[in-house]
Amino acid sequence: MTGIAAKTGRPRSEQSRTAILHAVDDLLAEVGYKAVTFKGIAERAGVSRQTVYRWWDTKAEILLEASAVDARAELAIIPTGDRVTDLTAYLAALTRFLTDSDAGAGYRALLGEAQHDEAVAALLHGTDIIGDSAAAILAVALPPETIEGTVPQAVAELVGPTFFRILNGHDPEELDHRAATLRFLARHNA
Amino acid sequence: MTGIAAKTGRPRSEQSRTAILHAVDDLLAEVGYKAVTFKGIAERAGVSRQTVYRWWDTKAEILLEASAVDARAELAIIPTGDRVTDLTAYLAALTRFLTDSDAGAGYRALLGEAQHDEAVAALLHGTDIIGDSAAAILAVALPPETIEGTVPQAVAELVGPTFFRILNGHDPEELDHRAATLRFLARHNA
Amino acid sequence: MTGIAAKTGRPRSEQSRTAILHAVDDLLAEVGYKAVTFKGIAERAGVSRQTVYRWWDTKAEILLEASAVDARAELAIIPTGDRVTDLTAYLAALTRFLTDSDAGAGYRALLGEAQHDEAVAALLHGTDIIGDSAAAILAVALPPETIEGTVPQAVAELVGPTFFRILNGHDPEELDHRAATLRFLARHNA
Amino acid sequence: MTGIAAKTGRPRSEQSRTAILHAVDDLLAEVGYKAVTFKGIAERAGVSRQTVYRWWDTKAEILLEASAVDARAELAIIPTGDRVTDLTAYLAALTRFLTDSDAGAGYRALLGEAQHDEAVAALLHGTDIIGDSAAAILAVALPPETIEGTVPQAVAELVGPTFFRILNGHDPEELDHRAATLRFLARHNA
DNA sequence: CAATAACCGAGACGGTACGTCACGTCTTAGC
DNA sequence: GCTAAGACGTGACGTACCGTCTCGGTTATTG
Repeated sequence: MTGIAAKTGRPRSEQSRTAILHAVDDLLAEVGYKAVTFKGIAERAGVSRQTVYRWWDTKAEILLEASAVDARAELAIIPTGDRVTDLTAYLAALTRFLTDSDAGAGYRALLGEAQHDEAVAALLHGTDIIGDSAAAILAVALPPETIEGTVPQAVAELVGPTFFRILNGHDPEELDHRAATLRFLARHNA
Repeated sequence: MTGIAAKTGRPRSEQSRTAILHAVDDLLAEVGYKAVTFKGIAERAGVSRQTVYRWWDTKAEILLEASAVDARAELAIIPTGDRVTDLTAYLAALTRFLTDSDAGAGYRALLGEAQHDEAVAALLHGTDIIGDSAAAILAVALPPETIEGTVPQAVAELVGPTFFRILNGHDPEELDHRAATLRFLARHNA
Repeated sequence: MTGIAAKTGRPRSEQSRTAILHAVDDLLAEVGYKAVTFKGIAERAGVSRQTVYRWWDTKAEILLEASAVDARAELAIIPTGDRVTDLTAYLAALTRFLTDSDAGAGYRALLGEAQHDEAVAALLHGTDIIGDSAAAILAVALPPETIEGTVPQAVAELVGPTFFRILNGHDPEELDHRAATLRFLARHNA
Repeated sequence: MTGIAAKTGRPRSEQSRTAILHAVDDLLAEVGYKAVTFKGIAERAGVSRQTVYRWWDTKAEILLEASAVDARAELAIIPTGDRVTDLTAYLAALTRFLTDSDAGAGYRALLGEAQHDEAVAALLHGTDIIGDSAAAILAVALPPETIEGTVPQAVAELVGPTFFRILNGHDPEELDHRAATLRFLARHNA
């Protein structure tokens, strides 16, 4: 768990904090998740290793803090009022997020770690970035009664196919987001 | 890449090979993927470290070799001829595989690594255990013309929702495989 | 070359340093030079391997640091004023040093390595333990003008015969240090 | 100890034997004693490692066999009848042997190993290349009665100073073999 | 306005796994 | 029965990062 600021004494250096978060972002993009180490982060940020350890327990926590804001922004769609357009745009945004974005790379790394690291899984629990964003777009795109009581299910059916194909290494170019949207709506509309 | 047996000299020890694969299986279940090391595998298998390095370059390769056979077996459904029954059984098997099975834990660990390790991603490319098993059950459950030309898509729509929910840590108890099957068929049947 | 203490950060542990030097001494006497390894030194000293590597590059450097002080002490003769007595005592001390002493075993091992290891030769260059001690005793035993300008030569003629016989495995019991001293003086006296 | 040829079966390959000895010579000159390994010798000689192990127990034995003949040749002086000339020539040959010659490098490496390896010391015992050659030249250069009963001593006084200086890394250019010869003779002549 | 308390950098510490190398032994097939 | 080939167990190599610790030095708040 992240360290807690004391009430007295020298205050935490905001400069060090942001330097560390930026260093993690940079390192993730440059050398990949596996090569992101506490040692490397500290050196890149121009900060002592102890300072990193003082405020974060795992590199997953740093990575989450470093990429969560960007991730939410990239998955937020401005609704147009047309459900086909909105859902199609969302699936396109999701695909870009998972394949091209730095924040998405962080998310995939964390999700990957969570598959075999209970601590990371616990950290991610209640931080369902994709699920939250999908629920948000569904709430404006569909009439409330349509998915009442089955939001997790509807979310899974919306994003699941895309999610599965990308995580299994399929070519994202092959995805037809509009067709997927229409098939999704075919079930929940009429 | 895995070493290649020479035509001359002392032949490879089959005993060592199976001891290593079993050791990986055991260690994965006992200490988790992160704590599986070449050193640990060798000691557990009663084999020299060099012998492990000689035949495999990464622990991902060993794990894949150790769990692929079991994985395929666990995802193979004996068709009854009733498509609802068969697809429902498949989704149940997939859920068990991903949540309870040792082979499934290996698969999830590999898939997780693949998200941030290009080498593992390459290794898994063309080894789509879930996709292959889903395609197989679809081939016997649906009339060929129904999914002609859209097999990857149909596969993704069948397994994607379940896959997404489990990998994101949702409770597998909440999944209703029969309902999911009916919704899937609703699109491809009539 | 030996590491250099930094001006900042945690200071070097003197306890570790002396533990390492003693461990080398002990190991050299117990298992011999060839079996002295960084790993063994670290374990014997109760120190991490990295700590040994941090401060020394080769085991020759550790050995030199561990035995140089003892070596000088064992080869230092307190002059009596009688040149025959002093030089005879020196040759006896040299013989004991080369055959019985732990420090002498270290010296012989280093000299041996220097014959086929350029790095060790360079390390020993300017650390002529025998030559220095011989020059010191000659300086007090002979009138300065006698060996003026030919010190290295005189040193070599004093210690060379003994040195040659011992390094070639001859029995040190056969050596007559008094007779050797008299023959040496016969040339430089009258 | 070297292996012993059997009376029956396939005879030992002379081709392999000489290939190994030449490989040792070459490797010693190219990469130095420390880097001479059984593995390296076998690969260089185009021979299996087992073949090397079958016939020699240690690399010291191979090296000795490979360089002893050359060593003796390089230290053999053709006497002219003039003792000053002969002994001076011998000391010059000894210096060249110890500093420039391949065989001499082998000798120095073996002598070095013998200082901290009992097995090598035992191997060299009774193979006193320098001592034998020095005794030979003394036998023809001095009247027999001069050194009667004190050959080892005379040998040590002849070669010891030169031996000491070279093994301790002194510059061989500084040696004046003629002057050393004259000082040596001054004691044993008149 | 000092004392205190927590921060910060630097870097050494004991660990542990890494991937490589050479060791000496063994087990094949071929000559 | 020698030979080439090469796998085997063993163990040291030198490196990297782990998480902890001990320094000297730097800010803020508090008495």
